[in-house]
Amino acid sequence: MSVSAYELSLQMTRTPRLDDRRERLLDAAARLFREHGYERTSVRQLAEAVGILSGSVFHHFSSKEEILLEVMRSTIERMIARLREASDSGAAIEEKLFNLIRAELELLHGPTRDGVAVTFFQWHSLGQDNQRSILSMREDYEKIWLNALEQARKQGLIDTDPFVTRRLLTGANGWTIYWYKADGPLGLDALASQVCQLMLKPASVAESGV
Amino acid sequence: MSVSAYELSLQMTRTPRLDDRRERLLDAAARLFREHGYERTSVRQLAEAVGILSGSVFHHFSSKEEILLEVMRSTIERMIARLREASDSGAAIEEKLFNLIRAELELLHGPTRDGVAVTFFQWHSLGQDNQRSILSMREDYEKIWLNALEQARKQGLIDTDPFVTRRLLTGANGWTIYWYKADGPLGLDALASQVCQLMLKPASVAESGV
DNA sequence: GTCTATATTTGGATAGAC
DNA sequence: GTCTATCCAAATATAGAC
Repeated sequence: MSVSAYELSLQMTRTPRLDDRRERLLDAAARLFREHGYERTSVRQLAEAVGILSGSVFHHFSSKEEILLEVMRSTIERMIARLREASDSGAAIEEKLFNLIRAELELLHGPTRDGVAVTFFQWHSLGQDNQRSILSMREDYEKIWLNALEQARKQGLIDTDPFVTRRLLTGANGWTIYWYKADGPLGLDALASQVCQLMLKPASVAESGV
Repeated sequence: MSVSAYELSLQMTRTPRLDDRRERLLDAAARLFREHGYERTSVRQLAEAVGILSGSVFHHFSSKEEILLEVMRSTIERMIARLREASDSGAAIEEKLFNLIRAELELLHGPTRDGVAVTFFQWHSLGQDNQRSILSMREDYEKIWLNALEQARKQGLIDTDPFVTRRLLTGANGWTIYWYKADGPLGLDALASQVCQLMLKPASVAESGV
C-alpha cells in the first residue's frame, strides 16, 4: 500500500507542524524584537518564549541575525502580497490609493504588525550585506506604490513628486506604530481617511467618500 | 591683586574649554549613536573618538545611558528654541507653518542633525523612567506645533485633526533622515515646500509662494 | 530536536596610581 | 582628568550526550 489519502491528509496537517518550532520562534522573535528591539532581545529570552533553552535555538537558525533576516524576508513577502491585492482591487485611482493606504496601515496594525514594524524600523540591526538584500526585496513593494502614485499624478489627483510623496508617506504611516492604537477611538478606516485627506487634493477626497 | 580683566577674559574663553571634553564626548556620542545606534556603540569606541580611554569616560558621565540622556536633553532644548523662533517669525499662518516645517527639516539635516536624529528615533534605548522624562520634555516642542495647527484649522487652512496631522507630519519629517540628502538635487526649501503642499489645501499653498 | 555544559568575546563599570 | 588593570555580567555560539 502506498500513501493513502488519510496519510496524505495527516502529512498535510503535520508538515506545517514539523516547522512549528521554527514558526513559533519567528513569531516570538518578531514580537520581542518589536517590543524591545533586536539588540535588547537575547537568544535566551527568545528561547524561553517558546519553551526551549538557548542552545536549541541554533538548531533552527545558524545565528541570531539570521532570525531577524528571516522575520523580515517572510514579512516582506506578505507585505507585497497584501499590497498587490489592494492595488488590483479598485478601478478608480482614488479608491486604489485609499485601498493601498489602508492596506499598509492594516499591515502595521493587524495580526502581522510585529514583523512589519520590525521590517520598517530595524533594518539597521542587520549587517551591510543583509541590509542590502532586504532593501532590494522591499523594492518590489515600493514599485507598487510608485506606479499608483505616478498614475495619480498624471490624473491630477496629486501635484507632488511621486517619489518624494511616497517617502513622506512611508514615514507618516510607519510612525503610526508609535502612537496609533487600533483599539482606540480612531478606527483604522478613519485614520486611512485622514491620511488620504492629507495626500489628495480636496475635490478627490470628497469623491473617495469614506 | 584680584582678578584682572585679562584673567577674566581668559577665564571666559577657557571656561567652555574646561567642559570641552564633555562637549566633545556628547558630540561624538550623537554622531556614533546616529550612525550605528546606541547599543552598537561601545563606550570604548566613544572614548577612542575623543582620544581617551574607556575608563576616563566615566569621569564625565556616571553611565552610558546618562550620555544618551544628555544628548537628548540638550538637543530638545535646541529644538524648542529653534521652533519658537520659527513660530514667532511670520504673521500669516501659511508662512508660519512653512517656517515650522522648514525649521524641523533644518534641525534634522543641519549641524544639529546627529542629536536630533537620535532624539527622534532612539528613545526606546532609554530605561522607562528616562524615557518618560524625555517624553515630557518633548511636550513643549509638540505644544508649539499643536498651537499652530489648531490655528491653521480654525482658519480653514487644513481640514484634518491637528493632533493626527502632527503625528503624521512627525513621521514624514523624521523619516527624511533615511533618504533625503541635504547635498543632493532637492534643496531643503524645495523639500519643505513639498511637505507643505501635502499638508495644506492647494489654494493656500499657492499663496505661500516658495 | 532538546539539553547540559561550556568556550569565547565583549561590554559596562570600578579602584587606585599618577 | 586620564591611565592601567581588572572585575563582573551577559551574550552568542558550539560540542556532544540523550
